[in-house]
Amino acid sequence: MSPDTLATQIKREEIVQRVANHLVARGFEDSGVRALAASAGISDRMLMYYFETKEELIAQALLLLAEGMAASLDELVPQSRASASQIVAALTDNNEQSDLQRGVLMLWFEIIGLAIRGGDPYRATANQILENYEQWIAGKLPPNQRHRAREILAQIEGQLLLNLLTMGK
Amino acid sequence: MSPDTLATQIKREEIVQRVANHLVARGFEDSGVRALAASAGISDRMLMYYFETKEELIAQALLLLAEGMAASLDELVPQSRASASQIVAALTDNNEQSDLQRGVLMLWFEIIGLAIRGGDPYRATANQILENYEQWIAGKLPPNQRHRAREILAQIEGQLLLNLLTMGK
DNA sequence: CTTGATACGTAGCACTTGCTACATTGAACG
DNA sequence: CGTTCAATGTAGCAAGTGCTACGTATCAAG
Repeated sequence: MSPDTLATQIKREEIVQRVANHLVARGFEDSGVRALAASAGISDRMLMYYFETKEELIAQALLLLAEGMAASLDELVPQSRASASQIVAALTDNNEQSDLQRGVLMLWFEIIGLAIRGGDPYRATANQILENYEQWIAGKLPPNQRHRAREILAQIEGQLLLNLLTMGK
Repeated sequence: MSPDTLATQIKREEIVQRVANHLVARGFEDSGVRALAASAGISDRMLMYYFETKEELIAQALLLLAEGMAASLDELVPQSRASASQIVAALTDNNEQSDLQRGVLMLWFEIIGLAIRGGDPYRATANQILENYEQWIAGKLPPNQRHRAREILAQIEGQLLLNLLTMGK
């Protein structure tokens, strides 16, 4: 088990970042401890030195990605008041999507698949992300429309899902 | 490799049915060949006797479920003309959902998670189901509303997703 | 200079995965 | 009666899983 010095904490953060990148790029398939360790530039032995379990590592990587997603939302819809259809359009228009965004979205739906039967840490992460998302939408809407946040969120999720699945013919 | 007699074909169908039940009840986790064989009431050796690969077996089970789902749609919305919101409400109202329906839905979102990176046979199955679904919705709508089928489908998928994830607190 | 903690490598364990080689049974058919 | 072939059991393989035991190099503190 690794100690809790500043040095190891920094190392841990770096590993988490690289593992998050790996997950975005490759998803959960081919993400055994050995593959993750390779992407992090260390041996699998060291991976288990810095993290108690694979699950803990994954949980931290997902958390990091969730924060990143939340931050990027404000870039896509900078105005503080927007109509429902503006929000939906801004988040589902896939012409301008970067590889990174697509990767994160694909990972997102993989997480949902893993979360749906209750599997931790996926379920907790998924619910947290959804909650943040709904809050953010509610904040963008004019006050008398706030109750529609969940419905709009559903529309967005469904649209993204269809976009991703239908892509590549 | 198994022969193609009537007897073995019947046996195969029975196995596929039982495997489909297993998938609905337990999802893709804990669905290795040994677990599937146990649910089918035979040895894993026999599973591979009747089916060339696990993938082929899964593909057939998913196909069976897709047919079942398509059939049950007409039960939920029997009228041939319906408004968009009627359709959405009929398919997302979860107060009346049976365990079977919930199981199938959970499996559906698991399939999506597996399909999203292109994995066969999940991707093909997912797209086929979505296409049928969209057609079915278009058929229910009044002619001047048909172009909205995809949008409505997105709304339904998103709503179901949120329902399932938010359930159980 | 010793001690003790940190940091890291090598090797491997126990288990699960999809799949297979081989042997045997049983029934149908000439 | 003997041959053939479908049907099924026993045993196991090669690869991959998460994880660990054990040894060692490094380096700062006393």
